[in-house]
Amino acid sequence: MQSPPTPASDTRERILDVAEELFADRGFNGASMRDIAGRCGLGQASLYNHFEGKQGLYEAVLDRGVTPLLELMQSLPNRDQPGQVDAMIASIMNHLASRPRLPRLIQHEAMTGGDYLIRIARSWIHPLVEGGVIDLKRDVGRPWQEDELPLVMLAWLYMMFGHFTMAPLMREVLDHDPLSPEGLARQTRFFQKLARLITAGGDGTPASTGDPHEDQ
Amino acid sequence: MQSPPTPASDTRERILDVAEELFADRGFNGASMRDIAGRCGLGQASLYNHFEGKQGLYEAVLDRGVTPLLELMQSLPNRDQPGQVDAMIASIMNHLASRPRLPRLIQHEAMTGGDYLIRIARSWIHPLVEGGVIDLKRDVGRPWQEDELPLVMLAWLYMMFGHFTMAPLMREVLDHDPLSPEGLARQTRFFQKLARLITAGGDGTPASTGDPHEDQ
Amino acid sequence: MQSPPTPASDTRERILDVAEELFADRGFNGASMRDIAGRCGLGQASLYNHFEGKQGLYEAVLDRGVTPLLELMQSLPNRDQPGQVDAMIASIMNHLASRPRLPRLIQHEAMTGGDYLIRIARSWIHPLVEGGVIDLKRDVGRPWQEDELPLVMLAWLYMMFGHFTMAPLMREVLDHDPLSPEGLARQTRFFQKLARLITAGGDGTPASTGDPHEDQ
Amino acid sequence: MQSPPTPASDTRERILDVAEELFADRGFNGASMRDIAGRCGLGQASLYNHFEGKQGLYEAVLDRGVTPLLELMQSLPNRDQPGQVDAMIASIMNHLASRPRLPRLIQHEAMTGGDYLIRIARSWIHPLVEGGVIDLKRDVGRPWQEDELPLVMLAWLYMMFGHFTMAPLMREVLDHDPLSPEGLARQTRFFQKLARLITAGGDGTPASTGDPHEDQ
DNA sequence: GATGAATGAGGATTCATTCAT
DNA sequence: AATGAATGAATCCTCATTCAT
Repeated sequence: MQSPPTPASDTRERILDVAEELFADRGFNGASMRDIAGRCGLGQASLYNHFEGKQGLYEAVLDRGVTPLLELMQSLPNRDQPGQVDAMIASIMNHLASRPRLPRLIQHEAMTGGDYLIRIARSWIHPLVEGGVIDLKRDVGRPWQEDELPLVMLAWLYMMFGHFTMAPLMREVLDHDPLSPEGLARQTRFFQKLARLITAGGDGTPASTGDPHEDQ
Repeated sequence: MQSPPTPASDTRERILDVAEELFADRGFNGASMRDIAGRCGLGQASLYNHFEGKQGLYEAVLDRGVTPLLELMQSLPNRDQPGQVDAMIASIMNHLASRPRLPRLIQHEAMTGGDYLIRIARSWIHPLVEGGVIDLKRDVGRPWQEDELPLVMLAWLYMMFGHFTMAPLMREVLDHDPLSPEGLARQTRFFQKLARLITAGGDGTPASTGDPHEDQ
Repeated sequence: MQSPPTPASDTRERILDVAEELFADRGFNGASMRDIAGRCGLGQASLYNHFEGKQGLYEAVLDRGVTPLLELMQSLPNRDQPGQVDAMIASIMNHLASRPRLPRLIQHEAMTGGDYLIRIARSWIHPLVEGGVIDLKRDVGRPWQEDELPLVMLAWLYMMFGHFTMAPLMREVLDHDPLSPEGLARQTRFFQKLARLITAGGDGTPASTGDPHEDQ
Repeated sequence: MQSPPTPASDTRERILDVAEELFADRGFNGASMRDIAGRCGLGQASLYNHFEGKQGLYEAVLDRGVTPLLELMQSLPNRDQPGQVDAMIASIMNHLASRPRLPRLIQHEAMTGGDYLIRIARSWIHPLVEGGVIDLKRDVGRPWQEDELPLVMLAWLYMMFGHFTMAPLMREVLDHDPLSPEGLARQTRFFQKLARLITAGGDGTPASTGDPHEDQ
């Protein structure tokens, strides 16, 4: 297709892109190696020059998506300024906006009890949820008791992921696209307002750096 | 409902049970007619005596699960008592607790942009979200403006569904089962407390009938 | 193909026949399920209604061939009459003549160190060779010491098998077919004469029931 | 033979070694170019710098093995001394012992009716068996009539080959390795003793140069 | 209503081979 | 001489479905 025969590991990235899309849209079982290869302009057999097999490709896709997300979430609590929560929310939303299929990938895997997530989630969800990673006690803690904080964190996770995982349905059902720039900005603002309520007597005044695109 | 439980529809129900489990666990493409038949103690061919085919069986499973959920949600706003929100939350949680695979079924379908959900969601999500079905304006409305109410509703939907759809993963990762009676009761109490915060300056006092099992 | 749709497990036997032929001719890896199905007048998928897979079919073919051979060899020493050895040789040769592909099957398996043979050979070769099954001590023993008897037995095994396994080559190279009735009769007579030499001072006089076709 | 062992033909020889092993272990169809290349520490494509293709490599392996065997067998009858048979047996056994996979290669090919062997066997087996190559009439002939001599020769071929082709199985089943130095020496002694019986009323006294390692 | 058997289509993967580098 | 990448064909096997019994 291209005049210069694709500069080496470019193909690998192209495969990952296509696979990410199909795995997110149809799940592991619904995406076929034939379709993935076809959309890459490759023969099926060529995929095996770059990945060990379907499972290997799948895990490579997950790795490429999950690793940056993990790094982002681990880097978050370092921001110890006022407006921390607003910035965190914007940061996460922007990250997911730039990889809008990632939540679907993770959700697929989570629902099937896939081994991959279980393997890495122990080092991800557990600290996140148990309060070790994000020290919300000062900001969030007032209305919540210590043992409720994991539920707060999961609720945030579910809300944010839900916005992305349900987007294909909502796009059809509502009169706007949740993943359009406007939809994302609106949702980010909503989450920031919500955060003020959840973390106690907020009043709805935006704190500081909540611009939905500052972080990408 | 029937006085003598016909063996005929008994088989049908057994198939639906098994299919619901497998479709929820593995999605439409990951569940095979062979596995479904096998777990029913039937030959593959027998499934076709009860359903039109895989798609038909799938939609029957969805129908059986979605219809009562819709009815429940449409019946909710009729409860116009104080403590309405607590009771609504308990009611929904109890319903889902009795059909814990239903959120996974719906989520699978929502993520793949399946036609089925789109078809029925127009009559479900739309009113729910647009404020026609649940008149939250009085209870919920104070901190929220009219056009934010859909986002509030969806946030609730995502949080509640998330608790069930993520359960297979969290069961492995956390140190408790989110779908155990204790896990569900805890989560229900959490949601009720959260509702008080979201719907304005609640103080955490349980309003009235929040028992997680009253409705089942 | 047939007007009456093949009486049940007739198909299974037909598959075994075809598979035996192809496995013997080409080995496990050289025989394809497609070819087997094709020669049966079946689609590939149909084979899996009767056998677990290629390996299962292969082992069924081996079982069907090896079991009667084992039974024959275990029944041999019961013949405790004069002319025992001649009759034994004729008996084995006739058995193999009726299943001329069996030695090739076994030889293929033996050369690849296949698990199947190793599994069953422990109960077959070992006693045969260690003198437990066939008590040749009286007949054969004179020129041979006790610890040489296993080698005698194996030599017989190799000679007899060789006649059948090398037949496809020899048929092309020699001017007669080793597996034709005449070829088999001639070979049987040769083996009987040879036996008299090996078991000591025979003179070549045929002892008794050496007719190559009496046993089949 | 070459003074500086060219790295070029070194690679070629290494490929031949590996291919011989895999072809012998698994047959032509069971050995893959990938495995051969892998065990050589080469990429698949590199094999094609040295051989025309799989078939070419296969025939090169056969050639390298069969040619010396043919030469050995043609050189045998020149030894016209007493004890000729003992020496011949030791010579053949020693040759095969130094290339223990050769009989398996030949047997694979013989059983599948491969063209290669048929092509060369006409000039090999035929004379061998028809008495042209090895003039056994004087030594062997006494108890055997002229037209039985081919069968005698083939019996020897089958016994000797069998010892090597069945070794992978027997190694697992018996309590010793037929191809170990002791196993080979024992088998050679056995064959020599057997020869004395077959060629008429021998008494077991070793004639002359039967040392199993003199020839290698 | 239940099912064994059959099947065309499609599943993932491996095959031997080629070619530009 | 070596190879990474590509590939069409073929591998074994599973899929959902049908149909006669």
